[in-house]
Amino acid sequence: MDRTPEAKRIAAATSSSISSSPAVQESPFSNFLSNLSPLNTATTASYTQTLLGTNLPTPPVVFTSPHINLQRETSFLERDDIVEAGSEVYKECNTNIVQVQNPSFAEVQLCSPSGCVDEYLADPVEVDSTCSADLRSQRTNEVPRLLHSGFAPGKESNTEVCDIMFGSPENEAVLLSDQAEKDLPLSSLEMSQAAINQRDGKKTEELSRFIFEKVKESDVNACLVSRAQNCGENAAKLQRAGCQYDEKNASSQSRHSNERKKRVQKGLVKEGGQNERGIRRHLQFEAAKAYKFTILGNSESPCSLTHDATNSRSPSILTNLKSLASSHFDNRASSSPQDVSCDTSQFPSSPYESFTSAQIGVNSTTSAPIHSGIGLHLNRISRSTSLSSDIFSSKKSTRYLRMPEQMLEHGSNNIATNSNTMKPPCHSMLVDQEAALCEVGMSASQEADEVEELNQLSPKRKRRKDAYMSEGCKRCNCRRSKCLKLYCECFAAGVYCVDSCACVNCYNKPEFEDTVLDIRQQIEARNPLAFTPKVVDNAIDSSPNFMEEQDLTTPSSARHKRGCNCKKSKCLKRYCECFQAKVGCSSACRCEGCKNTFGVTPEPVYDRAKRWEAHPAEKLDNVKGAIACIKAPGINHYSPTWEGISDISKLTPLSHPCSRTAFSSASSSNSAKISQAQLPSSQLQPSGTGHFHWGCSAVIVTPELSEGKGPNDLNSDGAGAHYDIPYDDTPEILKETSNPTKVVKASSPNQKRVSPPQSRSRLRERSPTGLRSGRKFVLQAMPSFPPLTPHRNSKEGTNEIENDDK
DNA sequence: GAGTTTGAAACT
DNA sequence: CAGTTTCAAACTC
Repeated sequence: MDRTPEAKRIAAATSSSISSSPAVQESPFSNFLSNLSPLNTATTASYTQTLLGTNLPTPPVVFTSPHINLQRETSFLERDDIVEAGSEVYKECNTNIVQVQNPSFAEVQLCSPSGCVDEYLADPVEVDSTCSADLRSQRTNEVPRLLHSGFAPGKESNTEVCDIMFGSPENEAVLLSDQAEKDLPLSSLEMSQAAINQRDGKKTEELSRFIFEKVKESDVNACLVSRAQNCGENAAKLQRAGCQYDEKNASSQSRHSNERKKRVQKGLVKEGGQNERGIRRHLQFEAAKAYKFTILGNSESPCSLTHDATNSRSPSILTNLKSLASSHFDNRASSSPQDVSCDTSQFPSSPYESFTSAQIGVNSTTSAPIHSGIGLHLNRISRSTSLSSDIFSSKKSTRYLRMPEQMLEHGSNNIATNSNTMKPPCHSMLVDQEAALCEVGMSASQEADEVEELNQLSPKRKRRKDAYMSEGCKRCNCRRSKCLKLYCECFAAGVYCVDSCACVNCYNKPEFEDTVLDIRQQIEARNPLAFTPKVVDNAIDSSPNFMEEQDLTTPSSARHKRGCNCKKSKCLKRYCECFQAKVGCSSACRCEGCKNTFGVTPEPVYDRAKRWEAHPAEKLDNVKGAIACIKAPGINHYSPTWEGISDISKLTPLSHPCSRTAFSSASSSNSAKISQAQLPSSQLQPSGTGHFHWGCSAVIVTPELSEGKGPNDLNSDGAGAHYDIPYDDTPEILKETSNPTKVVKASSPNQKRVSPPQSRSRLRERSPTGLRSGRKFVLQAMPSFPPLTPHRNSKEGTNEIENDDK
C-alpha cells in the first residue's frame, strides 16, 4: 500500500502498541489486528491515499440531509471493488485501523467508521440535522480520547480504540446478554433494538460489537454477515469516498471535471488523473441510502443484521470474507458457460448480491462460484422479488459499479441457489436492501429461461451468446462515443468499461471518473431518467395490490418504462428493448406490428389515465368495444361497486390466462392494441356511453381494458378498485353521461412519448376545481398510485388541464 | 468477419 | 417537437 511514512510509522507504532497491550491482545479485535497482513496492494493504494487524506469515513453530508440531489446520487463503484471485496475489505479494515490510529482530529471527527455506523443507524429524521450534529459531537468527544490515550505507543488505549469502534464492554454486556440465542431472526431483532437504542443516544458501536460477537457464534451468521460485509464495506468505501466528495465536490471537482470534460470532448485527454476520486465518492450516496434503508426499513430482518454487521468491521467477518473471497477465485474456473450470466439486462446484477451469494454458497459447502455481479444494470431493480417503495424511491440513483474481471465470471446457477436459499426472509430483505445499492438477482425461472434460450440458439448464435455470457457482463464495442454516451451499454448501465471491452478511445474508466460523472450529469440534466432502470415493475408503479394480481399479468410483471419504438422487428428481436429485457410491450410502447412473445405487460392505471386523457377521443372505438363488453350478456351486473369493472377486466385478454398468448401474439402496438375495439360498434349504446365518461375511463374503463393492456390494474374480484378509488361514491360518476364531443383520431396515443417530468402534486394543484365528477374522480383516484416517473405525472397534468378545458 | 439492419440516442 | 443523423448492438450472410 502506498502509505505515507507517517502513516506507516503510526501503523507500526500502533501495531506495537496493540501487541504490547495484554488486555487488547485478548480481544478479538486485537487478534484480528495482529493477524492483519501488510497493506500493500495496488488496488487499495489510491484508496488508501484518499483515506489518508481524509482519514476516516465521514458521516456523509449527503446522507444526513434529506435534500439529496438525486441526480448527484449517481454512484460509481469500480468493478474491481466488488470482487475485491473479500481481500480489499480486509485491507480496508487495516486501513481503517491505521487511520483510527493516525488520528487527525478533524478528520476522525468526520470520518470515524463508527460514525458511519451511527449515521446509518440514525433515524432519518434525526439524521437530517440533529443526529448529524450529535454524531459529530460524539466523534469530537471520542476522538480526543484516541488522540490522548489511544494511539501513542505503549499506552493502554487500544482497549478504548476497540471500545470506540465496537462499543464499550458495558454496552457489549447489554447486547450480548442474550447470546445464547443464536438464531438470526432473533439477532436481527436485537439488532433492531440496538438500532433503536442507538437512536436513543447509545453508541452504535455496541451494535457493531454485538454483531461481531454474534458472528463468531455461528458460521451461518458469519456467512450472512460476510455477505453483508461486502455490501457494507463497499458502502463504507463509498462513504469514505463521500468524505472527499463532500469536501471536494462543490468547487474543485466541478472545475476539474469541467476542464477535463472539455478536454475529453476535444479528444485531448490522454491519461487518467491520478487524483480523481469521483466514482466511489458518488457511490457513497447509495451506500448511505442503502444503509438508511437497511436500518430504517429492515432492521427487523436478519439481513439487517448482516448489513449492520458490515459496519462493525468484525475481524471474524473479515477473516471469513477473506476465505470466501479466495474460495471464489478458486471456483471461478469451474464456472460453466451456461452458468455464466452476462446479459446485464437479464441477470441479476448486484455485485453485492453476487459476491455475497457466492459467499453463501461457499459457506454452504457448495463452493458455488460467485455469480456474475454485473450489478450494473439497474433495470432489474424494480423487478426485485420483494419490491418496495423504498427501492423505488431510490431507483433514480444510478450506480457506477466497477467489477473486476474475476467477478464477472460466475455461474448463475448460483443465483438460483441463492435465490432459493436466501429467499425467506433474508433474501428478500437483502434484495430490498441491496437493491438500493445494487441490482437484484434474477429468479431461478429467469435463469432457466436464459439457459433454455441459449440451448435453443443455433450453434453459431450459441457460440456468440456463449462468448458474450462467458465474459460475465456487458462488453461494449464503442468506437466513436468514447463510451460516454448512452450508446455505450456499459456507460448506460452505469458501469465502467473493462479491459475486455472492445471500445476505442474509451473514457468510461475510473481514471476519467470525473469526466464520466460530468457527462453523466449532463445526460441526466437532459433526461433525469436516462440512467434509471429501463424496466420497471408494475408492482411498484401500478396497483398497490399488484401481488394479488400477478397471476393475471404477463409472465413478467415488468415492463419497459419508456416502451419500445420498433418498426420492423415486431418486437421479436433484441433490437426491441422490451424483448431484450424479456418483458412484454406495454402501452408505453409505440411499436408497430408488435408480436412480443413476452406478452403485453399490463399498463398501470397512471399510464392509462395519462394516455387516455391525452387522447380521449382516439379510442372511441375502444370505448365502444368496452361498452359492448359491459353490455354483453353475463356481465351486465356491472355496478357502481366496480364489479362490472372487474368483469370488464376479465374480458380482456391478459386477464384471461388462455387468451393472453393469443392476444399478445396477435397484438401489435397499434392494431392489436385496438383489436378489442373491433367489437361491433352497433353494440354501442349511446346511453351507455355515459358509463364511460372519459374521465372515469382513465381509471376504470379505459380503452386499454379492451386492449388487454391493463386489466390487472383492476383487480378481477373488484378488490383492487378499492385501491383505485379512494371514494366509494365515485363509481357513480361512471354513470354520468360522457362528453359526446370526442374527435376520433387515427393514431395511437402510444405513438407519442411521454412528456417531461411534472409532479403529481402540481397536477392536482392545477386541476383541483371545476372538474366534472368524472374528472374529479380521476384525480382522486390517481394518488393511490405513486407515479413511476415524472413523465407520467407530467402527462397527466397536461392532460388533465387539457381535458378540463374540454 | 464483413456487411446490413435496427432502433435508441443524439442532434438539428 | 419533429425530423435527421449518429451510433452501436443485433443480425445476416
